[in-house]
Amino acid sequence: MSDVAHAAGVSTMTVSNVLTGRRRVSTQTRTRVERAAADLGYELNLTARHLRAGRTDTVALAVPFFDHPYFGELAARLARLLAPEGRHLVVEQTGPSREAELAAVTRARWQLYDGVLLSVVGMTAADLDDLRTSVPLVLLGEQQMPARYDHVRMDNVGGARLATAHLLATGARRIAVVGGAEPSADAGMMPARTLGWALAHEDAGAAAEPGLVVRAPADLASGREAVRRIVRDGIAFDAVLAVTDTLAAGVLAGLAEAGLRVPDDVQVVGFDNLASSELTVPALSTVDPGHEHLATEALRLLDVAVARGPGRGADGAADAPRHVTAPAELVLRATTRERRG
Amino acid sequence: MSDVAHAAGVSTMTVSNVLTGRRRVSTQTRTRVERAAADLGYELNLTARHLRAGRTDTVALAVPFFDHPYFGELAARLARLLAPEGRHLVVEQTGPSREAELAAVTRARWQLYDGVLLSVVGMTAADLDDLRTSVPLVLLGEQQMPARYDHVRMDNVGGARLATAHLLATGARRIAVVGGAEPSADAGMMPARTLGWALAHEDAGAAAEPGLVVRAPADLASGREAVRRIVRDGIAFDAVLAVTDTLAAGVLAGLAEAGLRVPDDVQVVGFDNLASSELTVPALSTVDPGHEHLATEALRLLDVAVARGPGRGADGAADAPRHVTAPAELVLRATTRERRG
DNA sequence: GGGCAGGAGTTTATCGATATAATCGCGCTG
DNA sequence: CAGCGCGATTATATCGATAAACTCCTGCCC
Repeated sequence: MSDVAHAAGVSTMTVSNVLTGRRRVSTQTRTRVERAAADLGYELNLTARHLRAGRTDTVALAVPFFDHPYFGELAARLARLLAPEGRHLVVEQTGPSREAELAAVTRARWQLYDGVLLSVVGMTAADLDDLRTSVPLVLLGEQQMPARYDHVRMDNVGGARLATAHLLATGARRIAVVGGAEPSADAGMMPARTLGWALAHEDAGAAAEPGLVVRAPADLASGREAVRRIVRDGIAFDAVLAVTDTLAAGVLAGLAEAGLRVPDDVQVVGFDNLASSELTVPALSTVDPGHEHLATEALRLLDVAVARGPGRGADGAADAPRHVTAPAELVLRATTRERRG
Repeated sequence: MSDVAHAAGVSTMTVSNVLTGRRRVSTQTRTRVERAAADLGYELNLTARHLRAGRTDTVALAVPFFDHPYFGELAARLARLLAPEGRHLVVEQTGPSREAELAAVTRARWQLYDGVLLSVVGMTAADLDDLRTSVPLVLLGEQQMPARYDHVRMDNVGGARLATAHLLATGARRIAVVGGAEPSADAGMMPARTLGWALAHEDAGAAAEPGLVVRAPADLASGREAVRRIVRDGIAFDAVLAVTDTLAAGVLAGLAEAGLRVPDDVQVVGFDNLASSELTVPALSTVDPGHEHLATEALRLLDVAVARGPGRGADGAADAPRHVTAPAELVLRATTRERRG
């Protein structure tokens, strides 16, 4: 910067003022400085600016996996919201296991950003309780989180309940939950969605049979595998609630393999409303967890946290953290039948 | 840091030495310092370190879209390769249009990283020619790039040729190219893959009919739309080469909609070998563009560029840039028939 | 003409860590 | 016992930008 200043015959401070536009500079010197900067191919050093000014105009999204479409879509949505304000999003990976996630979270890397949106999957509330960081933090969580963080969550229970209710209303009687778990409101995404399934049965006065809860890791191959298992075990079912769209895609593959027609023999509903779910065969009915709402709210909370300054994230003296739940919505496509009556 | 130093009764330099382990420190002082740091909840400031030491142990991957599975998978692969060395990957989005991509590229943001892997899509060689940056840069490109950059590319022409050859060998006679374009080796991904299609026909002494080149943007909905269009226009075809797996997924949906059986009536081959392609119905045959090879080579080139120091990226004095082409490979699944004989 | 307002530009200190050179002890040797 | 070597520790300068205070100057009002 001093080179540019020298070339333009001014002080570095003036160069800084020209480049950031923070203070008035006469048109004359401004053009001189701009010319000098262009001639020298000068580029502002963002690291130095960050150190001095404390601002990076960059928000990080920390996700457990890079290669899950859900996170890609989330990142794209956030980037689209930040771009008009001249801010940037970078995506970091926390790690595929709970241990890795924990290790990543402990890292000091987050100081590099104005704020961090942490998408939590494997970590428990207890893990997060230990977490100390001075960086403004907003959790994007599936589950219940320690109260002292700002937190935006999707309505897992409500969404699954909605979907299951629709299946029941269309005549389904034996609804398998692929990716299910022990029903619980605050033990993670799978238990929560399973709870929604159970509650919908209760609402309808129907029995939620535990034998229809099919455990499966949330990846592509498992959905197909789960169907194979149900069929092999001779368990009767006329509908599937897949706890993620990814699992649902596998389920559709498995059903096709087994010669079962969708939605005539078996109805299927997913959860997440991924972009790709519109193009499964048949097009997947699914639960939209309020993506847009979730993204805007997360950024709004983060902005507030950033505005009230860093270093207050962890200590009790900070303002009361906000908790927001995005409303889930049912998206009906071709893997479900029409509601009767 | 000086707080910690004070608490431990040593100088800041000693604290630094303890924390980085760069120099010997007596066990006694080391434990004192570690205790003090822990007590105060001290965290090293990476921004300051970066400014002084010039190293961040962070590599950026800049992609045009966050929400395309191809990039997610690429990021995951790179992160997996970097993790064991204690280095980090962050993903940035350059932008959805050529203009946005160009603007992002011009930004000074890249100084924040030790090096940048730039995944180029919309930009032309001419755009890149203007690009000045002092940061070590490796291009991950579909197409021909200015020679002065290190560059890892996939074999678009060869891969499409391979796939088309297989279709011809299994008896296909009218192979539509969905996402096709004017054949050309250096005008982008679509023209290159279309060229491979044309060359395979030439190899087999068959005619590559221009009427079978179906233009389509590379998104999910377009594949289905393309099939609708071909069918509506009454164009005869017995196979589809989709230039991306994403398009292929749409094509499968379109074929199902049209009542055409795969692979009996129409064979389909994609390109990219996305993880999700294994689970289409039927499972997609596709071209693997040498993902793993591509990722390792890109990092190897970047490491060399980083090692020979920054600031040499753009000027002619640097070592000769390397260009690597990853070998494409055909992955046969259920959307193609067996080769005859 | 004195004084004051305010625009344009400069000086100085600082953000937090680290490379480098200097310093301090202390044991050992000729 | 002077002097040397060497490991441990410290003082200082520095990375590059910017906030804040300060100087200078012009114009204008009373």
